[in-house]
Amino acid sequence: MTTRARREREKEERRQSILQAAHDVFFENGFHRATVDNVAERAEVSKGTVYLYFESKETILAHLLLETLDELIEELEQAYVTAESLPADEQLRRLGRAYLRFFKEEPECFRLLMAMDRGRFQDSVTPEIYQQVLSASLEGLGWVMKTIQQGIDEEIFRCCDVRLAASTLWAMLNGVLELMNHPLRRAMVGMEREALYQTALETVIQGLRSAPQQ
Amino acid sequence: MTTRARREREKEERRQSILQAAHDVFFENGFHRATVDNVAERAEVSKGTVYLYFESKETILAHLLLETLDELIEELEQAYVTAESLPADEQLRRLGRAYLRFFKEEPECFRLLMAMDRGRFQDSVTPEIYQQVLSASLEGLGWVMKTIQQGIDEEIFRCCDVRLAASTLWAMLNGVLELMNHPLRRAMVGMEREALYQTALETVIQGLRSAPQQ
DNA sequence: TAGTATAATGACTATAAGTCAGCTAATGAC
DNA sequence: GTCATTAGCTGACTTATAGTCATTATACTA
Repeated sequence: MTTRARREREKEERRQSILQAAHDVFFENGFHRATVDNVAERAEVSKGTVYLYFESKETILAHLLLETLDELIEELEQAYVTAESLPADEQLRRLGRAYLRFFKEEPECFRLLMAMDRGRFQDSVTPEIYQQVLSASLEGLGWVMKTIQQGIDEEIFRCCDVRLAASTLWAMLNGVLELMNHPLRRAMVGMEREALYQTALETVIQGLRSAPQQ
Repeated sequence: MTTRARREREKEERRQSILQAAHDVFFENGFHRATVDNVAERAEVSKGTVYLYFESKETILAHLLLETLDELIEELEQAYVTAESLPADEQLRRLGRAYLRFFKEEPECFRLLMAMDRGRFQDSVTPEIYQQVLSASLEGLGWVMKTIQQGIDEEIFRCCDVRLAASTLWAMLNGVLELMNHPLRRAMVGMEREALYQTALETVIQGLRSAPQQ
């Protein structure tokens, strides 16, 4: 029965085309300005069909972000693998720059990831997909942890808790990216985007090299 | 003509009572779940009256956040003045802890400040009030800059650009606070809130002590 | 070709922001 | 004290948009 298989494939194609339409619409005008009708129109289906494939506007976004996260994780893995023989601080620099490079392309995507992160969509999305987004970013964190561990082994870094250090680094870079993404505020602070990120990365790396206090 | 004055006062009182009601309603169930009808009901006025005093739901929030920011700036000033004679790194620690203390009370408030920061409300709020929020937080940044400058003068810190360093520190702490505010993600990372913040603060301070790279 | 199952539709409902024509009551001139 | 004026308040209404579901169309099978 080949029909079954074809149908399955067609269904998946439709799903993908809705996702693609959503990607365009969401990232063109921002998620909250985009309407599900817009998405339906772009995908050349009716609104009902959109809801046949996804349970809510937020769920569509969650799936988009999941795909993006997967790409990001790959990039991080790439960066890690390429830099594996370098000293850990340089490795960390590479990871950090890969992270920056990734989100410079689509700032809106970063913003939405952060928004989801903040739990803003927690009640309009199934726990499963929400979990998935969380564990995907945890996977990204894994590469940072690996690098920091290596730094500790090499006695380049002097922090006591790898997970703690990695989470902190990650969160701090997110904070800087957020500032960078805000044109008005950045103008007030009067900084170039790259300079801010660069400084943050170097400061944290230097911080990791030093002995922990407390 | 004493009537005029009294009227003015009454108007201001009503305005404040709407703000108070909005504070309660927004921070109880979260901004996006709260409705303007809820606010009106809580303030014991009609919805029309609310819109007589504020032009949009987001504007009410902006005014609330402005008041909060003013309090925060005072706290930071307090922390700065109290610690003025200490070495700059200890001063910075005090400032950082004051910042943490402030937002531990009302995480929802922090989240909303960040959301506004991100420009999510840019088109539902007059440029003036938006500007005000921005310059208020810039004022807070001032205390950090003062402290870092002092650290450079004392040769405790070795960064080249005060503004850059302060912005970075600020942004990074925001990133950590955001992570801390997310219960699910924090659970996955498996960290205590305080530990994360503490680590971030120490790491950055250590980073500032070290010579700049690049 | 008829019958069935699967997929798609769009008119409809629900909710919540924001508006405005009309109402109420305080004020002050006489 | 009375009444015209005005400032302030009201809530039914409009609009926008997420989400639903009875109906229709299409494709498959026998």
